[in-house]
Amino acid sequence: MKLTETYYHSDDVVALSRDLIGKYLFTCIDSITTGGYIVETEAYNGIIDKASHAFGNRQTPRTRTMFMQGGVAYVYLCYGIHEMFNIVTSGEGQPHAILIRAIQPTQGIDAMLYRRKMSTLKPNLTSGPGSVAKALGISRSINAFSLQGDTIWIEDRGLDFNDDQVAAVPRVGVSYAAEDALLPYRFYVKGNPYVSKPNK
DNA sequence: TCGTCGATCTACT
DNA sequence: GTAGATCGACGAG
Repeated sequence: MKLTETYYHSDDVVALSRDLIGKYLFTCIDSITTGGYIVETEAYNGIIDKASHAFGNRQTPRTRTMFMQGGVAYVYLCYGIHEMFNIVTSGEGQPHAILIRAIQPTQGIDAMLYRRKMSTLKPNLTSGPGSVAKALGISRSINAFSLQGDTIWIEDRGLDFNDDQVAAVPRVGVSYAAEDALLPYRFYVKGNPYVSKPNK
């Protein structure tokens, strides 16, 4: 059920982003397992993508994780407040990454509510990349962790969405990326309440 | 060493 | 609808 190492080695990060819709993401943090299935992703297409931190083959202590062999987690802090979870793909030296923007929770909902300091289940529990990381207990301490380990991993449980149910649209929050911001690198399940707000 | 600003979310008017 | 939170990474000097 757990996705294999080779699954992440594909060079086609956009196709992988599409394929990850409907896959199950789990974390086991503080011996609590939480997770759900992915309903929204965004692809970051390596050094030619202006929206990527690694654009122009920029290698720094932070982006080094993205240059690793596919199949590890890339976690980083944004706006000084929010941590975001990405999946690194492709081979070593190819900084491809997929941002998980939203999941539909299926396991450990109580723990997620507690982490988000919410009392009732609302769609915004895991809607948006910052919220997903928070709810799953993801922090920078698991940066570069392998997705084959027991802390964070992805499973295929046979859930599948056909092309009519999945939309491909331009990305959000990357307007500084000029023409690359227009590329249809964002995928989501149409009508799913956990998909983050803009163009629902 | 310093100044700028971000792959966002929430609260408040 | 809009502003504020809040800090580390990055690039310029």
